[in-house]
Amino acid sequence: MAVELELAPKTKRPAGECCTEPLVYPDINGEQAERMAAIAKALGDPIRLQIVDVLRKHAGKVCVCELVPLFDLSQPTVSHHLKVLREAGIVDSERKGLWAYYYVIPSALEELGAWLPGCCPPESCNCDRA
Amino acid sequence: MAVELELAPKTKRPAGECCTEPLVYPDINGEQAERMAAIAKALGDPIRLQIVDVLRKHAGKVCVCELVPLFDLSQPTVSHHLKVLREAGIVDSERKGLWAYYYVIPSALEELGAWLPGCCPPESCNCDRA
DNA sequence: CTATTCCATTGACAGGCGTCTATTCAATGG
DNA sequence: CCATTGAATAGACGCCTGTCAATGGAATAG
Repeated sequence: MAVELELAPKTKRPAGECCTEPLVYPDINGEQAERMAAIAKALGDPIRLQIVDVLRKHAGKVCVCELVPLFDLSQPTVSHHLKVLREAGIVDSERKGLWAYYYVIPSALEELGAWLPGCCPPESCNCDRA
Repeated sequence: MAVELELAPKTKRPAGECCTEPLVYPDINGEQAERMAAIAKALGDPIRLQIVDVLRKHAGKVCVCELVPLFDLSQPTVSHHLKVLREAGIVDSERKGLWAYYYVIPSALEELGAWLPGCCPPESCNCDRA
C-alpha cells in the first residue's frame, strides 16, 4: 500500500495553470465507461442486487412468483426491477405458459468484474489484471 | 453452462399458490446488499467510473486540478462527483496547501469485486468463489 | 493587507428513480 | 365462452441526481 508515486512536483507555483500539462489520463475509454457504469447502475439497488444473487445461485431459471415473496414489495415493483435488469442486459426471461423464468446472462457481469479488484488476492490468481 | 437445474416441478396447477413454499433464498443478507449496492450506485456513472479508474492507475495521489480538464464538465460538477465517491467510502482526499489530492481506498471495492464473477476464468484462480 | 488561486458549497432546475394502485394482457381450466 | 391466474404496463407521487452559475473559504504571493 501507499505507493507514493507523487505524479508531479506541483509544489512550486500556485500561480499560473496548476498543471501545465495533464499527467494522467483515463485508461478506459468512454464507451467502456458507459457500459460498465450502466451495469453498475443497474446493480446499484439492494433489491436488484439480491435478485441477481438469487438468480445466479440457481443457475437454472427462477419463476417470478418465487421472487416476489422474497422481498417486501408489490409484484409490479419486482417486475419493474426485473425490467431494469433486463434492459441493462444482465438478465433475460423465458415464458413457459403462465410463468416467467428469469436467469442471469453470465457474460453481462464480466467486464465490470474484471475491472474491479479483489475477486481474490493477486497471488492466487494467474490473470493479468493490474 | 446451461445447468438446467429445474428448481421446481411447477408445471402442475396454475390455480392456487404458484409456489407453495419458497424454494430459493437470497444468499447475501440485507446489510451486505445495502453495502454493495451503495458502492455499485456510486460507480453507476461514467464520469465517476473514469475518475476511479484514473485514481487507481496512479496509486499515489491525484490533484483535482488534473481531474477537471479530463472531463468536459465544470469544476463544481467534478467536485460533486468526488463528494459522492467520498461519501460512498470509495475515495478519500488529503489537502496539501492549496491542492487536494484524491486516492482510492483499496478495500472499498473488494466486497463487490468478490461478489462479481469474471475477474479471471475460474480455472486460473484458487479463490473459493462459486 | 490585498489579490489570486484552488476547491468546496449553495441554490436552482430538469430529468430520472422507486414505489404504489389500478389496469391490461396472455394463457389456462372448466 | 367465461372466469381465473401470473406477469407486465400505465399513471401518479415524492424524492434523488447530474449539471451549472454564483458564491464562499482557505492558503499563498507580492
